[in-house]
Amino acid sequence: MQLSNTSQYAIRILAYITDKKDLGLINATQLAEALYIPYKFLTKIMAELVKADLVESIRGRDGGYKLSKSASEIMVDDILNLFNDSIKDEQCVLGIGFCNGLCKCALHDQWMEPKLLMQRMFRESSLEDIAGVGCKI
Amino acid sequence: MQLSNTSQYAIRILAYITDKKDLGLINATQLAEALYIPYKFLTKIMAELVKADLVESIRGRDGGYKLSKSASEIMVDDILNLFNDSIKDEQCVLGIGFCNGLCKCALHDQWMEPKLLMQRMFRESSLEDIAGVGCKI
DNA sequence: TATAATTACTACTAAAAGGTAGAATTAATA
DNA sequence: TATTAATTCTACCTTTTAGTAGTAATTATA
Ligand code: SF4
Ligand code: SF4
Repeated sequence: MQLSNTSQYAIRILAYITDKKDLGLINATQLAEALYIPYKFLTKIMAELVKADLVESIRGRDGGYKLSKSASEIMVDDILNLFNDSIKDEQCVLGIGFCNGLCKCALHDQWMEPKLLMQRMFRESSLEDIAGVGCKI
Repeated sequence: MQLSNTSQYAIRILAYITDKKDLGLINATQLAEALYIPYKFLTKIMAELVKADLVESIRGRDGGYKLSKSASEIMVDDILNLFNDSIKDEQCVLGIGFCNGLCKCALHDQWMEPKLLMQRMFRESSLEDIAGVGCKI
């Protein structure tokens, strides 16, 4: 019952980039060291973020990464979507998901609320929101 | 962001056994067919449930499974604990978990509520509660 | 133009989760 | 006692996730 390692890394990476965005480009070495993410694994994730156009990369010497759009336009859920970790409306605690209202288990109604709260948390929190507050992780 | 396949199976299995408990023992073949769980995988899970003393098994011809205690005494969270799927208090969305109150990210407070609701749902729902209501999955 | 610092690409390895196969064990009953 | 229907055990296979290695491509600058 938690996000994949990759999604967690990606969120932390983007939050960190957002936080440092006024200092210019930030490179993979800096990210890996600051966030304690294995360098090689991080560069792999970065390539996906670039491909998904959340991040822009500048190659070559003095290169690095920066956000490809404003931090307020990138939602946490956009990141989760990349790694198939977004919570779908029909997702069910027991992996069924298609029981209708007349025929539901006792977890059904109890699951609606936390699910909705998490969906909202991910969909309505932008990088702008999560960076710059508290510790940078 | 969902329970492991194994945990989902285990919950459904136990709910089904609870639901049918007055009809006597139920065997692996019946469970596998009713719940669309691969037979061989199911028997592996059953062995774990027996070892954890949630289920009692009777071997040999006419054998099968039954709950080892009253359905109201087995909580969904007991099942999740077996498969390391229970939600710990310190669990954090970003896999950190040790940030203190002074230094927290913007997801921290938003995460508290769904986490608590899920913990409660799992800890306070017994097999008695989830079986016998609505469809049997 | 050579060098150094950077990202991108390809391919592999390791660990965990999910699933399968077959034989051993147990017990009812014909 | 032989048969049959059940669980248990051991070992393996497959898929997914996590992580690593090496090299190619790119670019600033000395
Ligand atoms: S009733 Fe239960 S099993 Fe069916 S979709 Fe709702 S939560 Fe899932
Ligand atoms: S502040 Fe954020 S990263 Fe730290 S424990 Fe809370 S949710 Fe996790």
